[in-house]
Amino acid sequence: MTEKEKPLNFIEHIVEEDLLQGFPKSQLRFRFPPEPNGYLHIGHASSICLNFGLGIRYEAPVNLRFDDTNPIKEEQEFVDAIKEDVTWLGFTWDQECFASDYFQKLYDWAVKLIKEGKAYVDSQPSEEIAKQKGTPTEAGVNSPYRDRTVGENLELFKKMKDGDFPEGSHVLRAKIDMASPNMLLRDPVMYRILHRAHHRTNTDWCIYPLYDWTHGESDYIEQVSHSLCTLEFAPHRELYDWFLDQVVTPENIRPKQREFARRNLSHTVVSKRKLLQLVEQGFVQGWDDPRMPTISGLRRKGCTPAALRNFADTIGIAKRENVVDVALLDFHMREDLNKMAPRVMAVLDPVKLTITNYEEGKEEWLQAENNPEDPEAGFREIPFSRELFIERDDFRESANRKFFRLKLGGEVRLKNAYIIKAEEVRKDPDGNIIEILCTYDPKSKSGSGTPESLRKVKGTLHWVSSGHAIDAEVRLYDRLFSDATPDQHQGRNFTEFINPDSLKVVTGKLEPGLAGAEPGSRYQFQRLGYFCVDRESKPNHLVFNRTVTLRDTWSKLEDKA
RNA sequence: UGGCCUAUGGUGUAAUUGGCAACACUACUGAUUUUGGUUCAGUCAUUCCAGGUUCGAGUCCUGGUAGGCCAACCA
Repeated sequence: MTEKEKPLNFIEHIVEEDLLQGFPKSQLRFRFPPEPNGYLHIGHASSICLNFGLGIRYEAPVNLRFDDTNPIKEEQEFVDAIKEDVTWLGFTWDQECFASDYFQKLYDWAVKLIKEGKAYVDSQPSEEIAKQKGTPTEAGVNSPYRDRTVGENLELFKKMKDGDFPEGSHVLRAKIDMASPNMLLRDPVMYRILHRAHHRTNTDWCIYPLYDWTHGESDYIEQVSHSLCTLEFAPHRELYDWFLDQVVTPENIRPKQREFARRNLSHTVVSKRKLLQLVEQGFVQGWDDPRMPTISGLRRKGCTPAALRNFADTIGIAKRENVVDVALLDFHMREDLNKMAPRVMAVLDPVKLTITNYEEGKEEWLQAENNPEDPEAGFREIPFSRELFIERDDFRESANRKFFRLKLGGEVRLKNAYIIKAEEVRKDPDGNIIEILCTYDPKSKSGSGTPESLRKVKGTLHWVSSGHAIDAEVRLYDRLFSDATPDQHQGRNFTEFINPDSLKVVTGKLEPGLAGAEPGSRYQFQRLGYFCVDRESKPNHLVFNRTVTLRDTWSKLEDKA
């Protein structure tokens, strides 16, 4: 909020220019206008950060407005979910508004348009109206009802409102220009008949205003100064302005629509239709599945609000098409989590390791730093004993010198504990390693200050004491799609690119202090990644979700070899 | 035979509005490190093309090219 040096995006340049032209800063007002017909996703997060970010920068109010003009799709459940998501992101709206609160006002204005000869009731079926629209290169033709008298229009519109007609029998249209090069100006429909209950107005209305007629007028009612939307609405601007022309008075603020490009994220899809398909066809387990790009999914995965905000801030806002690399989101998650997540040890693919020269039955509680990035985080105690688990990946019978981990005859440090040396392996009849036998250097205890403890060994491994470790279900999430742009391949369905390994569930061995971990809390499993406790987690059955792995230069080296 | 929008490293955004193409991520080097994490240092660009104006062009002009959006009683 204090970064004055950050360059302005093009929207901010527009605002600055308006201010320069004398627009009073105190009259600046923005809005975030979702339709409550589904869950918010990362694209919305960008828009939220844009609008609320503008509010913060210019100390201007930002309304949360629900664009609820289509009772067929909208539900209270979504209103609640959207409010939760915006709040979670850390923003506070000024007024909570609903387009449905303006139904009467909109109706009155429609009557005014009819009286001025600028709107008429059309009584043709929608297919007929569509046919008369023409094409982008050919003019449309006028409706036979276009010249109805004002009196007739007034009467019909009233009857539409009173419920005298069935759905589809009549619509109210603006009388603009059937030959306009902009298709949207060819007498756009303003109202349709819908005998449907609305989640807020119930059955008070049976005619519902359409987007174009509603949006600009709502901005005007709320005195929004800058109305920002995505690029596909650019052609709507001319109509937005036409509708505004009909009602604006000079003493009020005239809202200004400007368009920006929606942000696309690699390795995912964001269209509501496609997300719905993922849910309905069982590719994921719900709208808040941690693999979903929904805000609720990201939250459940363990993403932090700050990470999402910083991400939105970094990618900025512009007008060109884009596909933002999801690696950037990963970066911001790691950046935030690195500062705040307590370190713990967890072994997700355990193999038994026995320290043969460590006294049987003995246990030691060792000091472990909670977060090297945060000295305030302090220390905790973890149990050490003769029998441990380490990661199967961390041992090889033999390996070259690039392999910093444990190999036969080699030494390695156990994090916060001792230096050990692998002496021998035991295998099952199939040749699988079932136990690694080691010896330890009793004088090498971490933090003891002895010369032995100060010895440099190349590798440090995480571990847990097998007798003390607790089990947890650990859900290892990976990108949902193996392709960067799954929905941009001609003739191929995006579901073909689903990553079959997007979820792996394992039983991990965790240090015992994690027994009481609360849902939502986040940790770094050292050397593995960031994890958070899932909302389904119970004290007798812990569940962790992997938020993001640590950066891993070793696996890259391995891949190259 | 239309209207509108866009074009800057692998990715996303900048460029005091005509003055040394910058920042972040990724990738790759190297240093540090009791996390192969973190941190630090470094490497990676004929600004879509072709002309033009100018002492000077990513920015202005002309002409191309490529991509996106628009014909729902959805938003």
